[in-house]
Amino acid sequence: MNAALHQEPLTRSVEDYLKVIYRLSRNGQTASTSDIAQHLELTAPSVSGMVKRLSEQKLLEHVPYKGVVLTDEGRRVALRMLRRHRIIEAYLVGFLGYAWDDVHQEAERLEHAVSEGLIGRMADALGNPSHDPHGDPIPDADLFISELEYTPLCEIQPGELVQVRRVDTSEAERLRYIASFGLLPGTLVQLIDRQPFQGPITIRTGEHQHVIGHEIAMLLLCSRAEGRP
Amino acid sequence: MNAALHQEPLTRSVEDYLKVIYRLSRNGQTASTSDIAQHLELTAPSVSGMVKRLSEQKLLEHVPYKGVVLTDEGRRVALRMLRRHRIIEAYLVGFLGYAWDDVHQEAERLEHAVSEGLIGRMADALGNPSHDPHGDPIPDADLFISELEYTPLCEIQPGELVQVRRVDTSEAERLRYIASFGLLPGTLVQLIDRQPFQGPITIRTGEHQHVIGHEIAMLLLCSRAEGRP
DNA sequence: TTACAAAATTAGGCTCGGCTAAGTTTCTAC
DNA sequence: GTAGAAACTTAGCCGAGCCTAATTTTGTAA
Repeated sequence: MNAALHQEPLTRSVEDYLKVIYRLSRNGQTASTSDIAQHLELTAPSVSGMVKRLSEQKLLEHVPYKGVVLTDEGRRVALRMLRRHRIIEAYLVGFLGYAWDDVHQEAERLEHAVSEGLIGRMADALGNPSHDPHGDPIPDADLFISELEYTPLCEIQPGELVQVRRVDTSEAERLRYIASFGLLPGTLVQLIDRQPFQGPITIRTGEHQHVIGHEIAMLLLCSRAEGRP
Repeated sequence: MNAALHQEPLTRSVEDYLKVIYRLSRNGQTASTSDIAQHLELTAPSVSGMVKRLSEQKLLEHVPYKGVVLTDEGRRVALRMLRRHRIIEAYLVGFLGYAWDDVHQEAERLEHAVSEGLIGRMADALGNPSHDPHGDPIPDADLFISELEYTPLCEIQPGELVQVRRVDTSEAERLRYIASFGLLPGTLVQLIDRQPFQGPITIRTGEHQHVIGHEIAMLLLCSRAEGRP
């Protein structure tokens, strides 16, 4: 009721800042200037400047030398972008023949240009999905998002049977590599062996057995599964 | 082969200027500063400034106090935008349930954000159409466009049988009004009566007879038709 | 032809969102 | 506790793209 009052349209830059800050502070931490700068590929002074402006617009709160946290309004914007991004990704994969490793860039630009109405139509066409092709949860039209806690594959004990739920990267090369093992969200995986010191991890999916590195295993967020692989 | 060399990404503003200049100079005229300003809803000095920059970028040629004409490169950009805009409109109407009077705004923003690849996929999904929902020709992937000369309905003689080919407006209200008479591209229309001094025009489409004003009749671009209404 | 109006440009200023260089503050290690 | 490193902010600059006000050029009409 009171959220739609001040509607100066936000710039692409502002939307990108808020998205990154949301991601960095999701775990309850504050987001640091240098982290924001790194993720946006900007210099720290640029971030300092923008943070000041966003703080004046009441989109975030800034404690100098400490970090920033989004306000409710800022979080709302970030969640709107998240919803747009993920629905666009799902739509491109579902209706326009895109591969899951190929949608990120496209969505990254489109999310700033689509209207709320178009997002609604895409979501309807998809049957209002709760997750995008990478398993990331999609905020609903009221921006409610259900972030479940999953366990990275690299922390699963040998013998355990798990289901891949999310693949936590948007890098095309990694996504392609992961897809080449069939490790899409939904896949059942049994952990066979795990070497110490970030060592290789042996898994079984269906008939096949694979050895993957620690770095990749970190990206595969899993839940304990019932049933057989 | 040699067109893809200098690829500084163009800004949204630049793309909009080139689109408008293309439209204004399509008839072989030069585009005037004030016409450009009016169509972009900017002031004349703003246009003067941008024209200088575009001229330095070799996207157009400017004769001070006379007007501007696009270079081949500038025309290429404009045609690319035209293709994007019209394919997006066709896709929104064809696949996402948009009404033809409702797609312009959406396309106006999306055209700056879509990749060439996405446009190709949309075009493929549509079967590479030659015209958009308003009957406007869509440049093909090589940016070839076939602009046929049509006659506005207001210049048709009584008794003549014509076919509506293009509806030359993007204003939603006018489009809805025109659609309410069923005057979509493809419709056969017989001209019954035409009053002088920009007076009303009586037409018959199928069983129905309508009287429309001169202003609307100007927007209905027609070709002489064979067959019966 | 000349005077005035219309059109276009130049001058100068503003915001946004980047940058580098130069301080400040905070953290860490001894 | 203090020195140095790391993180952050401030100062000051820049270009894009808009603006208003002032000036110049062009077109027109007496």
